[in-house]
Amino acid sequence: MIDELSKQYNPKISEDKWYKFWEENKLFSSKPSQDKLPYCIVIPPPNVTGILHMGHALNNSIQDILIRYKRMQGFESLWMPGTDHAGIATQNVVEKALAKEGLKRQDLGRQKFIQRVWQWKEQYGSTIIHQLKKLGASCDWSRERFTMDEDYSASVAEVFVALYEKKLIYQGNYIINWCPRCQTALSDEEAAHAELQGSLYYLKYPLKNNPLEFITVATTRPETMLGDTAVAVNPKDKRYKQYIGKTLILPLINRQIKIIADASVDMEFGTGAVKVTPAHDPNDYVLGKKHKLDFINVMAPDATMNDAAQKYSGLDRFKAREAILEDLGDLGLLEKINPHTLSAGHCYRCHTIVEPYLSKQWFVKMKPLARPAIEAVKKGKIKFHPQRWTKVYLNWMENIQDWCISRQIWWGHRIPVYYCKNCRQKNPEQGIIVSATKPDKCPKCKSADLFQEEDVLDTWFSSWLWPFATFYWPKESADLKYFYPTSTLVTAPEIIFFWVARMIMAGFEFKKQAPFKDIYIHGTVRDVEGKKMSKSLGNVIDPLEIIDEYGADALRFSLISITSQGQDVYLAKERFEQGRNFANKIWNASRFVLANLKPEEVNEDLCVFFKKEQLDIVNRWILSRFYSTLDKVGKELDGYKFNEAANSIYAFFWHEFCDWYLELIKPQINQKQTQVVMYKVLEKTLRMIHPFMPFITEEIWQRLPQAKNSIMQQSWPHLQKNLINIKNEQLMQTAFEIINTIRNMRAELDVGLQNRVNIKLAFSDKLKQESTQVLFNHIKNLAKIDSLSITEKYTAGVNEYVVLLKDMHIAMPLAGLVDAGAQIKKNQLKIDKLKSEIKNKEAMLDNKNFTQRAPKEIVEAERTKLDDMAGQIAKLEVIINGLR
RNA sequence: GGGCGCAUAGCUCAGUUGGUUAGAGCGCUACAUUCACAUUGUAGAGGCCAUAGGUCCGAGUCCUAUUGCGCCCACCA
Repeated sequence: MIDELSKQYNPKISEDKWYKFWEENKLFSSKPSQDKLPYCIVIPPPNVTGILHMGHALNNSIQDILIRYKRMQGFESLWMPGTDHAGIATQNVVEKALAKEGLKRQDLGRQKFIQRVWQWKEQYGSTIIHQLKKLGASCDWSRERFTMDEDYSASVAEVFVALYEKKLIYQGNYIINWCPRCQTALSDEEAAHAELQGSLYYLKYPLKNNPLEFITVATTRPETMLGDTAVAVNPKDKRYKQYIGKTLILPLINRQIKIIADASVDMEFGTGAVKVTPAHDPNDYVLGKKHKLDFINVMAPDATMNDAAQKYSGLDRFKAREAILEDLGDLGLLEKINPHTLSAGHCYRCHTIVEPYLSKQWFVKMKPLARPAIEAVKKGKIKFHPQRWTKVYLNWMENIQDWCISRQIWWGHRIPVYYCKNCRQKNPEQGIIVSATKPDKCPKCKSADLFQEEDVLDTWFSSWLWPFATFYWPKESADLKYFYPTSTLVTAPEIIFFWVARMIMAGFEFKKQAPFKDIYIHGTVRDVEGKKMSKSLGNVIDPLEIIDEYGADALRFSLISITSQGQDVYLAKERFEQGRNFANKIWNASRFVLANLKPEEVNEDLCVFFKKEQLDIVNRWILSRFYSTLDKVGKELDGYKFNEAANSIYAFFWHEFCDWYLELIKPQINQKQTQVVMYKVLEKTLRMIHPFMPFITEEIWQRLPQAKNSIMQQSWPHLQKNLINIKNEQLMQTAFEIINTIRNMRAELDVGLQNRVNIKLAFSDKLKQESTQVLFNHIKNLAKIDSLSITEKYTAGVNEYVVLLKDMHIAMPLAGLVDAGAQIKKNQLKIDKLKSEIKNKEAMLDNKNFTQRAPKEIVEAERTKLDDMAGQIAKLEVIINGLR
């Protein structure tokens, strides 16, 4: 069977097969268990519109590693999957599809449009789920949730009502970020600021009393001047003191506006006089409230000018800007235009420049919610990994602003607010009924003429409940009790504010407990030049293509091995070759072991076997190295150092198990002890690799003679510290150096294999004590030498070579085979270097500060190092003499 | 304007609380090749650890300043 295995690992044959096998055997499912501890991760729900990109691939690989690791460790391990309805994003996608039919959402009407979105969701919404499966994600798919599921929506409504009743939700007229294209309000986080090249326009406003005298104001958005209701100056500003309280004539509109004084005006900027447009600028809004100015809205929701803009009515905001500038120019009221870089908010979905816009919206009061969430992080109940994100989080939380949660779109959770027509006719501020379900009649006037709020909730208003709403909160289910609070959240830095912070707040508000204990923030995946990967830049590396070309295991392993501690990942496609090559190495090493395995020989428990059998040095060594690696990998995984864990595994498997161990045992492969150790180490290593590379490890696992079930059901290898032997490891390390030195020497001297070579080893005491005939044989074998002898002196006879330990790079061939002069010079340099180092070390060892403060092992190490160096000098001197 | 991060081999990056001779992958050079694997093996070259000070017996690692990048937040109209 083994012989049939191809020389190369073929992920295409394995991946879908084993994924199906796992799913069919329900190996991902998890439920409350009495004798196991829970370990739970909730997935950051990808948008239903999403397609898998490298960010997802990284994010979900990490989660899968954690989940599989914990599962093998014996935790009841649950990875809760699902998708997010992604209000604006999804609505945009469906609107685009409609546009192709020449339709707008208004043509369908609200109900039909929402039906269309659901249809779309049925058809395409699980794309990303299928892609996650390709990646190997071991989510419990039977629990898959969607933020618009019926009971999930019920949770959302519940939360709205609860917060409203606590007076933490209010409605009000404020300047919000308005996307004219999506025609909805956006939260501050959704309006990402970006620099753009604009101009600063200097406009002259004439005084009413003296039309020949002007106050010049500077603005970046001249079209808003139509809504100006004042000009403000700093009261300390001598230039304008005399004008305070006087009246200006607003050009084009001929409105009379006052000059007011306010300390918030920066005298340095522009002219020191600022036009005040309370309905179109957040600062001006504050000024307007403070000075009781009029609020004049000059724009329609689509950012065309409205009737208040008089002759400019109907023009788009930027067209209006041009027209106004032209008209002002004609009137001689445009003083100058200076280039000016400014930062403006852009809609995070369609990148349209957002307009600060006065409108009535719903808000959540955040300060009271933030308090326990700040506390929990400060007290370490919730930990960020890496730690530095703690500061970022706290900084935002301590300056938190109220959250605008209403959106003027159709796709989403409709706000559970009902209005009584009757009551509102009497008083527009009255007749508000907040209720999770539609009330029959107005509790006040008993009228049945009710209508629901048109707006829907911000997408994140449902996502922030994810850690418990997925368990059907507010029902107190057994699942919720068992799995909440969850264990770890794995996510990207850009959604700390959007999502992570708000989940923590919701957790404390509604569950009185933090939603998770650890937060692992990984880096952003960028291209080689450090740019964010995006479709428009065309620098995207598609994970599915990588899976197709290199395999999912290769993708996972490569991604993980370059993700250090939340640093951003600069990714080049070649990076995946490393993962593919590693998979292939695992494949071939396993193929070798299996081909040489006598299944009846390996039916032994390693511990029992180890006791009755005296293992030789090589077998002892690989066991020691395996357990050292296992220990290290475990610690690294527990500390969220995924790249280090991956690299530890890689180094062990490739450079120790394959490069040395499998080579060393070839002559003794039929030996009983070698059979047992070779098999056991491979088998345990596969288990250790499984969380990282699930498919290939399963494929090989299934071919092991003792294989039972799935590798997923195996336990994480038990750490046997008694088998770790550092001295043995060091000894072997020395042996490897000897072998390499000899090999190197042979190559340098161009000694053919048939030529007789005798090697004398000049040993340090340590090696002599521990050396065994077995080790000698290994050295002879691998270095292909005929005889090996020990000498105390550093001399060699004819046709013999001396290898000096602890100074491996000097091999001294006799009979003038190398340039003696160069060798002498080289060695003399080394002696000089060593001498100066010895001087330093001696000074150090004389210093009481060092000998008292430094750990004993280190002092000891320094001492032996000093001795070694002295010994080396002696050897080098002998060599130099020999060469002369 | 505030905050955070980064600067180590040609390239991309590791380097745990300061402590043996600063590492890996890729790339490069030479050699090897029926013996698990060319998606391979062995060896080699290549580092004033950004700069300048400081603390310490000892600094890539800690402190201060400087320079150059990157990111996040913020209402300079």
